Amino acid sequence: VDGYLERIVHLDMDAFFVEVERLRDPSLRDRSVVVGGTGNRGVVASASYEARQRGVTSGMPMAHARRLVPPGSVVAPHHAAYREVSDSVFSILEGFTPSIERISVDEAFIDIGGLRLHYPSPTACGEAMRSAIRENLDLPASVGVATTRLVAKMASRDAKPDGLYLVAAGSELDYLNPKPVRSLWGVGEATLARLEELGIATIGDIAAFPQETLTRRLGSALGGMLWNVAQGRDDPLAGGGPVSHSISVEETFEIDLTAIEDMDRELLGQADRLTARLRKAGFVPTTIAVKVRYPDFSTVSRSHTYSEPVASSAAIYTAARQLLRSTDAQRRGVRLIGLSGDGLVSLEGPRQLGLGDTTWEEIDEAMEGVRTRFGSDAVSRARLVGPDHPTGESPSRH
DNA sequence: TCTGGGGTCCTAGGACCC
DNA sequence: TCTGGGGTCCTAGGACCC
Repeated sequence: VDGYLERIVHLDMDAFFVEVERLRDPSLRDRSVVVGGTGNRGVVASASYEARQRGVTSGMPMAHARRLVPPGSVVAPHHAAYREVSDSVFSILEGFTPSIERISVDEAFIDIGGLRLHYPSPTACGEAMRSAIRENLDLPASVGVATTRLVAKMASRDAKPDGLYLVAAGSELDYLNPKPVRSLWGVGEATLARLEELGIATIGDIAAFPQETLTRRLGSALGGMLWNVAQGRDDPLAGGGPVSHSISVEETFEIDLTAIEDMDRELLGQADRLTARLRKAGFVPTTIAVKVRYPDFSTVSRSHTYSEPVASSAAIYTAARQLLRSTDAQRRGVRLIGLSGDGLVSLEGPRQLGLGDTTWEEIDEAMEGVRTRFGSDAVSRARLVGPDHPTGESPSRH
């Protein structure tokens, strides 16, 4: 079939968290809404277009955003609801084609090559997807259509809000050339500054720049990628989806922690949460890493790789305590502590059980069983409950 | 204004091996 | 006596994305 050259759709939900909150509470419609952490150290996760007009941007400290919007505009996030609605969106897309790559909770690439007999044009196909989401879920979505993932993703940005943008086959370079480098996937604040130093402002400027100088200044991977993209060659977004290499938890505290006992208790809770998530995903980590952010926001990490997977939450906690003590946490205090399991290996695969690990694994399994049947709050450690724990609830419940 | 949480990937130096 | 080159793993930090 002629004229069906643009077969990559990038579908991106508009202000997704905000729009889901509006489904939950219709009084939030047609006004400024900011979703994000409501504590004194929160940031904006999603802002309505009304709030954006007032200057609110994603990632902005909530303390700043609050001053830009009317009182009552800030809403705490409900991630479980976003996940549920996201699943509904993807069910709808599955109804069109199985060739879907889920990028995040609110984004997908869709290869519509197999739908050419069902829709007269790629544009008609993209509009059909937007309509299906609108009619079934009452949610706005924007769509970019192009020959490659990278260009389709940039096009969906141009389609917003609630629109569709097609970059016709053959016009990719004309589309890319005048765009600012910051709009390219992979160019953030730091790379933007370095490109500015080189006198590079647009993607066309990259295309005209000597490749060797670019890779020398930006590194071979990034420099090579950007140069190729600017020539209209490679697509850095092509290829398989992400594979899970690590699972992590972290927490920023409302008030900096200064006592090592409090930090240890935080690590203990994180070890339990991490273990539960690892277990659910069917992995066990070989490397344990602790992340610490000091009060001045400087951040360090310490990791250790073991000869055998670290199977139990008790072993993870023991490792984490040691790693924490190799930082300046006790002396300087911390605003954030994080814990991650890297070098994941499948729980199913053959592996050596450490002597003494077995009982702890059995305890973890038992705790998991209780949580599954009675809810995530049903069982915890004695050390995590009680009057001195920040999030501890009434002990009588336990 | 004062900076979340969960991830991936890259770089660079050092250790170690052949 | 002093020294190659390549490859892989580990660790730490940083950039970036949603």
